[in-house]
Amino acid sequence: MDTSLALQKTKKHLRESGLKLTPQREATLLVLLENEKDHLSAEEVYFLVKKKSPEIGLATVYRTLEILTDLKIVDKVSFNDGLARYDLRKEGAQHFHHHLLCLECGSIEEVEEDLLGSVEQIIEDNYHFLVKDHRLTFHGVCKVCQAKATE
Amino acid sequence: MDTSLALQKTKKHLRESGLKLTPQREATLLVLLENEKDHLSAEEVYFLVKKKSPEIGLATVYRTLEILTDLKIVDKVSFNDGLARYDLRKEGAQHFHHHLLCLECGSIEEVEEDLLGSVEQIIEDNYHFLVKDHRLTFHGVCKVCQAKATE
DNA sequence: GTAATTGCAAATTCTTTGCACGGTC
DNA sequence: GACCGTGCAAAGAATTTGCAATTAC
Repeated sequence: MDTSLALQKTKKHLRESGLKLTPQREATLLVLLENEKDHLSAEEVYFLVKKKSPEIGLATVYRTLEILTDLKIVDKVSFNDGLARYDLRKEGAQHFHHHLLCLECGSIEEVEEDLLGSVEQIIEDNYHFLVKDHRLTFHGVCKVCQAKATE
Repeated sequence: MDTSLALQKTKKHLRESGLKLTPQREATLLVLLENEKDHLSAEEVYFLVKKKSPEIGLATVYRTLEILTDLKIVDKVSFNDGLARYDLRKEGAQHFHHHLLCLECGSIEEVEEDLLGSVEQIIEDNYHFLVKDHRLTFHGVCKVCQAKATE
């Protein structure tokens, strides 16, 4: 939400890794903040950043997104459509949020609730696997498309 | 497990869609059955099929895997390494199984337990989303790598 | 027989890399 | 001035497509 706060935090984060907050990186982060609810591909980020900074190159966007992923500021996700999408990590979220992918219209809804606490416990207990993160996507039919189907 | 039964079922399945069971398709399916526990990429399937039928082309493997995915005989999954992997659907399984991806060694373990029943109920109730399938992968450290770390 | 299928090579799509130039402390 | 970062163009990797020849049913 607080854009300038997010920028400050990222700047600090970058510095700690010996990196700079360049205008290109700032513009990219702003685009991600402004489109928090979307799941933009690298190319989509590129086009949006280009509106602010027309001189930016696609390679820079890729490089920036990789850095932001390493810093765990964004998460790289893939919905089986063969291209990577980038999703801003919610401030202070303990766990990565989940997604509802509609098979009819392709929309993606986010689910912020944790829901997996007890499941992770089972995984750690029964499989002796140390859980660090997760990716959970439900495939199905969204509210809107269900309504359409019964028309 | 029962290979010839699986072949018969697939043949019927193909016929119902007006498709043929060619030697190439049979060889591809056999490779998937023989490597049920792996998560082969298209290229890996191609090399394994080539051992049986050296004349097969990579494009045919891609086309076959797409058909098998459409018929829901295999599931196409992606573990953020930028290439698609194909996972045989367990006979009679109500739900797609889950995965444990080790961030240290890259190994993938399968979890057959359902675990998501109550979570799906919450999604349907609270989000009015009709769940058809899911993809759940835990990222973390496997048993073996944990042991290595404490050496 | 005929519509489906194949192998090959070329084309596409997404992403990464090499490199010379520009900016920063 | 060393080093990081950039844009561009070329390279690379994964996947798809066009097409003439072949095959399953």
